[in-house]
Amino acid sequence: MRRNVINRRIDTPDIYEDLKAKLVSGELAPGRKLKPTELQGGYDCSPNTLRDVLMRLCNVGLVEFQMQRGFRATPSSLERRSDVARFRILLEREGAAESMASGGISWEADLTAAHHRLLHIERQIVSADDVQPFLPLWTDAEREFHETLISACGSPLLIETYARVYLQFRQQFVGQQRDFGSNYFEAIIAEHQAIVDAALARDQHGCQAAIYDHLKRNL
Amino acid sequence: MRRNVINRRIDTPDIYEDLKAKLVSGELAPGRKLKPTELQGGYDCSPNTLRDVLMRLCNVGLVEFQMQRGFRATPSSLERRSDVARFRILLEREGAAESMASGGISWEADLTAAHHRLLHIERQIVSADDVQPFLPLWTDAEREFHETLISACGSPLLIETYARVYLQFRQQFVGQQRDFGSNYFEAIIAEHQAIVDAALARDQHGCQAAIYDHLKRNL
DNA sequence: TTTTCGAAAAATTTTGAAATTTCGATTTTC
DNA sequence: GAAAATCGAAATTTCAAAATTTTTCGAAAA
Repeated sequence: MRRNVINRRIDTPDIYEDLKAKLVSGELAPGRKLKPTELQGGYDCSPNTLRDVLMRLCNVGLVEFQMQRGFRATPSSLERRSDVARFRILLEREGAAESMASGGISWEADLTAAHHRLLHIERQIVSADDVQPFLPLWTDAEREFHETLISACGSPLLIETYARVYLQFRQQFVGQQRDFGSNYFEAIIAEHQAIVDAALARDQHGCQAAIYDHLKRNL
Repeated sequence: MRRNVINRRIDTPDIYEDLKAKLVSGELAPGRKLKPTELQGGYDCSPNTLRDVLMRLCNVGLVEFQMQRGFRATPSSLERRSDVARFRILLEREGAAESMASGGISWEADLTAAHHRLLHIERQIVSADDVQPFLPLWTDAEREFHETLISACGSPLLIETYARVYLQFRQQFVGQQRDFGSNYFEAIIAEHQAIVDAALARDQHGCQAAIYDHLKRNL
C-alpha cells in the first residue's frame, strides 16, 4: 500500500542524468570540485546517494575520483583535449569501417534517418540568431548520428568505449565553447554530409578521411 | 582514539586489489553474483563498503552493475571473448605503432627490461611440471610487457583503455583456462620475441603483424 | 620573511539499521 | 493442468550519524 500523498522521491537515475547533462553542458565546469554535501541540496536525498551517483559518473570519465579526496569534474587541458580528439578519431574510423563492411539495409536506414534529423536542426541553427537554445538538441542529434555510424561494427566494446569518449569530448570542447564562428555550422553541415555520402557508398577510405576532416580542428 | 591493538583494519584499496585478483584469476568466476553481504564476511567491513568497492570495479569492466539488481562478475561468452580480443588487438596495434614512432631510448630500455623479466618466467614455466604456481607472476609480467609496449604512444586515454581491456581479456580467457598445451608457452615465447624484435627495429608493420599473430588464437 | 607545527574546521569514508525492491514458491483461478 | 496472483524471505538501496582523514589557518620558531 503506497502512501505517497506527494511523490517526494527523486529517482537515482534522474539524478544521474541531470548531473551528466550539467557536466556535459559545462554548467558544472571541468576541474570543479563536486561535494556530495553541496549537491545534495539541489536534489532531495542523502549525501551518500550523491556519492553513489558520482562514483557511477566516473565510469564514463566525466568525473574523477581520488581516495580520501573526493570527486571533481574531469579537468580540461590542452593535452587532454587533443588526446580525447585523437582517440575519438581512432575509434570512429575503425567503427565506421567495420560498419560499412558488415552493416545491412537497416543500418543504412538508421544512418539516413539520424542524418536527416541532424541536418534539420543544423539548418535551423544556421538561420537562427542565437545558437544557445538549440545546443542540447543539437548535441543529442550529433551524438545519435555518430553513434549510428559505428553501430553496425559488431563490437559492443567499441561502441561502449566510443560512447564514453564522445561524452568526454563534449565535456572538453562544446561545454566550454560559447562563441561559434558565423559559418561554423555551415562547415559542419558539409562535413556530416561528406561522412554520410561516403558511408552509404561503402567507401571506407573516403569515409575515414571525412571523419578525420570533421574532427581535425580539435587536434 | 584508534582502538586497534592489532591492525584489524583492512584498507579499502586492499579489498579492491584482492577482489580484482580473484576476478582476474577466475576464483570469482564470470557470471557469478556478487553480494556485498556475502563478501563482507571475508573482509572486516560493512556491506556498504563492499558495495563501494564493487562499484569501482565496474570502471574496469570486471564487474557489471544493474539498478536494483546488484552486481555480478562480468559474464563470459563466445561473443564477448572475441570482442575483447579484437578490441585489444586494435588498441595494441595502434599504441605500439605510435610508441615506435615517438618512443625514445628510455622506452627501448623499459621494453627490453620488461621482456627480459617475462622471458625469464616463461622459461621457468616451460621447464616446470606444473604451470599453476607461476600463473600470477606470469600474468603480471605479461601485462607489464604489453603495457610497456604501448607506453610511449603519448595517449593517456589509449593507455588507460588498454589497461581495462587487458584485465577483461584475462578475466575472459586465462582465468578459465586450466589446461595449457604442452608447447603453449614455447609458442608464446617466440611470439613475444617477434614483437620485441620488430618494435626495437621500429618496424611498424612487422610489429603490428606480430601482435596480431600473438592474439589471433583468441579471436 | 619564510617555514614549521599543531589545533580547529571541513570534507570524506564507513557503519548499522530502516525502507524498498526483487525473487522464488505456494496458492488461487481459469 | 497451466497461467496468474500473492505472500514471505532475501537482497538491494537509502539514510543519518559516527569515525577517520585531509585541509586550513594562525602562532611560534628559524
